[in-house]
Amino acid sequence: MAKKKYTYEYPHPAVTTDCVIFGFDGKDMHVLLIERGIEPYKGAWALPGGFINMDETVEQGAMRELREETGVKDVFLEQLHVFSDVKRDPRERVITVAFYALVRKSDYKVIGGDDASDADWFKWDELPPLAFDHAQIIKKARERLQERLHTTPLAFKLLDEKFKMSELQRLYELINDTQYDRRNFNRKMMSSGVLDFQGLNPEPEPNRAAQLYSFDADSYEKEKKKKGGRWFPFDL
Amino acid sequence: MAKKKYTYEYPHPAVTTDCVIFGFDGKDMHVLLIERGIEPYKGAWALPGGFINMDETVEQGAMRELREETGVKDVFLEQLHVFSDVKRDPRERVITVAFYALVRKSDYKVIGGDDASDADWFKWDELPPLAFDHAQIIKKARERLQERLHTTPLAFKLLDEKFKMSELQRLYELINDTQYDRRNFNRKMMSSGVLDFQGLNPEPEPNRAAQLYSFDADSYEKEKKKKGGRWFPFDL
DNA sequence: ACAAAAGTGTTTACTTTACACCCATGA
DNA sequence: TCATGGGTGTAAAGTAAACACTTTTGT
Repeated sequence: MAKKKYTYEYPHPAVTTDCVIFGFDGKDMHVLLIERGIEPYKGAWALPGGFINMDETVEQGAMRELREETGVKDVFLEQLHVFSDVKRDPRERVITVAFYALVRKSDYKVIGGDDASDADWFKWDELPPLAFDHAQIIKKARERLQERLHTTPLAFKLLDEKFKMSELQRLYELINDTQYDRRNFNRKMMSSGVLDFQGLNPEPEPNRAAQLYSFDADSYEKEKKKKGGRWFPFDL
Repeated sequence: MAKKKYTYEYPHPAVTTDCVIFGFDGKDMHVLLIERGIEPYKGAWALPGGFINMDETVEQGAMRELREETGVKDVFLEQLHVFSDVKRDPRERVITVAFYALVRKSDYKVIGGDDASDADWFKWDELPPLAFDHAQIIKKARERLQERLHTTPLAFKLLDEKFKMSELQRLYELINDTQYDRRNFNRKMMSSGVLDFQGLNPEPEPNRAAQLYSFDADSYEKEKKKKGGRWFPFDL
């Protein structure tokens, strides 16, 4: 054991970050978990995360741990909530700043890093038992995702560059746990003016080829400004 | 100076809470600030807050500091954001968990506690120079307040038990920085079904007596359930 | 041929917006 | 009597919701 050498006048908690990484594959929503290589909860699945360094913000710490443990980088990352139950970690007083991140799952088919013994995607309704209070953190992240979907074009961070309208609809239905009429959904999305047509899907499929679209961030910003900064094109 | 006696194997940041307390008096929105009695920023105005104890959550710490420094208690308190710039406090590495709170300003006309040399309300557009990054925290709190107003019946935490429709409208206009038509606003609020009529305002005024209303939390919960858990009656 | 997913319009109901005059009270 | 804030309705425009048949392609 290393020598204890950092001393303070008053007790300080340890501060960690944890990341709920959502990935969508066109069909199901997944969460990226790592298998813990050390005690406590050795062998259990957990959210990627770890202790912050003294020369980085919590955002920087979260991104660093994410990269180290799962190889995920350059993603949309947003603060979720601070979890600070006094006994949430059996080792010492640990306060965690939870984040959530949105990635294109297809970008991270191969995953794993140096700290974690293993990392893998799990369907968000078929999660294994989780270490610490991580189940609670994921629950909160799902709620937040739903809230934010109404006010921000989050969905496109989860989809590939070009996507089918049916994938976008599926995503909205998953996150909001509801169903939409295909024709109404399509019309509403198109009327927002932020989707660019990208031609027919060249992939052969056992049915009619779907039209592909991409999200136009510039048009989105323009439209948002036009409507006075508050615009909810995705409130379905 | 007390002896430094808390020792850790790795460096730990200090963790504080800070509270943005909004108070509405029927006319203007205010923020509650304390005058710092100690260095750094001695004599400057700051948000109430302080270091957390090892046996309390950040929520408990925030409520404790609030009570100690301003006498404010039993209020709606919600996590806002973690501010963790490496140099945000000149003394040592301090990470702060910011909260915002909503109170009826009339409940806290007299304020002040033991830690702070003074505490006072300031109109939110006429704030004095602030300690640390507290101006930034207040900015974020205002944004959050605006976002949440659309999805939660926050407004009623700021109003007295019985309120005039014009006060409610004024509050919405302040928070959203916009103007509404009196008749349309009135109709929309009433159609939500969560306002109880409470008779005419008995206070003598130099004009026609206004009708008073109260917020009916039970009806709100019922209506919310009826509409499938997602209902935005206050999205104006 | 059939199974599977995709494309496409219209009608009706509801919601939102714009807009102006009279009323009650205290000074 | 006047200044101030409060009460109230309607018409037009826009948005949302409900609804079904045809097309394409691979097996």
